[in-house]
Amino acid sequence: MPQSCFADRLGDIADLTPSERMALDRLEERERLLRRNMTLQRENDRATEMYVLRKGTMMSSVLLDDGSRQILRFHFAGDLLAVTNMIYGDATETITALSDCVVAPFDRSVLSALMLAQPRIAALILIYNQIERAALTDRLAAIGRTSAKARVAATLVEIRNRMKMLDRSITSSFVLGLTQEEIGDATGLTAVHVNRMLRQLEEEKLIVREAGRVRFLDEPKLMRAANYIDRYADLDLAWLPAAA
Amino acid sequence: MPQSCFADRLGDIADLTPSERMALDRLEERERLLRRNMTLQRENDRATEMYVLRKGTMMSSVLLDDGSRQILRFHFAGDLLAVTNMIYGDATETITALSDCVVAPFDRSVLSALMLAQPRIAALILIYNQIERAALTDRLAAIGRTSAKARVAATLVEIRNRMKMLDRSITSSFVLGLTQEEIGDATGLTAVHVNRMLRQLEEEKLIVREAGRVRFLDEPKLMRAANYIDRYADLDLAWLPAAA
DNA sequence: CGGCTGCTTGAATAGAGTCAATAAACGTGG
DNA sequence: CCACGTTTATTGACTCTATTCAAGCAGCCG
Repeated sequence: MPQSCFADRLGDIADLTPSERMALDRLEERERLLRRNMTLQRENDRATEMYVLRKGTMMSSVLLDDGSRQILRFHFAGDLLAVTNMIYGDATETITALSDCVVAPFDRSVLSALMLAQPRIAALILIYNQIERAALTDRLAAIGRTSAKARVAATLVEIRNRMKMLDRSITSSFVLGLTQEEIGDATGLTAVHVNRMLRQLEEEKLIVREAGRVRFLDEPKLMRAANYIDRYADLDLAWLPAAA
Repeated sequence: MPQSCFADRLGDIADLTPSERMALDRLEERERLLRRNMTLQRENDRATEMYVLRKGTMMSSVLLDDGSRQILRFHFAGDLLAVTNMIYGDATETITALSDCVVAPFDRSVLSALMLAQPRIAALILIYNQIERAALTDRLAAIGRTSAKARVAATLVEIRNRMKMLDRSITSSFVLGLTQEEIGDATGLTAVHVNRMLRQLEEEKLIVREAGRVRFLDEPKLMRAANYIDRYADLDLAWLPAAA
């Protein structure tokens, strides 16, 4: 079994002791493969497992009763999935693979035992919760108060930034891996309008689209248009006690 | 000093030991009064304190660069405020009093020490994080994919439900305590349009407005119009270890 | 090769925003 | 307790952004 992806993620913000690493390995003892478009869990289904995403890109979404879909969040390697299963018996979100993926399932009791035995890990999990919370409120503000163009731009920037965190070789050109309908469901727009906004971003020479890839032509201007804040940056964790 | 509001809140979902209660009391040793419209912290200001809201109603919001505002969340007694200050040096949100309030400030180092010393409290905090996360994603979906009328209705229902949790005597009639502009900033609408939606809800006999109060006339129908899910209900916490 | 699925574009429509003017409620100081 | 100024609510007319509907096209996979 390769080393724990989640431990790598936590390692980004704090040094882990060997015993902490060993404890984290227990979350990723099993593996499950998912092909693109397969669902890991469906909203309202009974669910008591949680997952570490080891490889690939996924998304969480909800369906509304008029049939429309809202994408809540995109997930990348090292992310914890389905954390709300810890507190609800039924899944609150549908989780779907956007590419071929590998996930490591574990029961919620394993996580609770881990948190009680390793309080420093509990603190690190809380930290990631807060990063996610900030990212989520940014998206809330974007959908509530910014233009369609800004929302589409923000989605492009967010995906690129998160990919870049996992693979430093990615710079201004990358494979988006989303259909226009998926961008629409993430931004609260229709696929048709997403198409028009992408064209507009292209006409304004902020991006080019080339065979499934997106290239940022004028990154500073795009960032301004997107109004995007990287919540994984500028953490201030001086208070976190060092590894024992 | 009266007992800890935050301990009361955690006590809703788990029995606390005397030693846990004592540890929680340390968060609320100091008090600060706020009048309506006073701000507790401003976005981007340096901030290393967090707060327990002991009394009153508050809100978190962000300002966008075109001057518009998005309200992220309403806060009620027992809520932890400014939790993201734990991980960022600068405040991510502006926090404002919607009524006269009492808050208890504490330094983030106090919370981190508490979590490391009392892992079960860390778990309970994580649980509330997840409740908040679910509520936040509900709002994301509402703003992204539901009609103006549904969003306004959802805001009314949410406020009523949270007030009811603190005061069981509140039923179908309550003091909303929000201007139409505030409802608009929470739902991503203009104050003018909020006004029209309220009138429509009134014409459809779902609510009546009477001197600053709102009364629900047809709660089942309103709930359906609002598409609202109470994330404080239906928790499944069997895995949580009992008090030691 | 045929059948999807996803992309593109135009035309018409609808939902929410903007602007503006008035009325009502509230708060403060005299 | 009243007068005045400010904030909040209300309503109409008009505009604009994004949706809907529709049609055609391109690429991909079996």
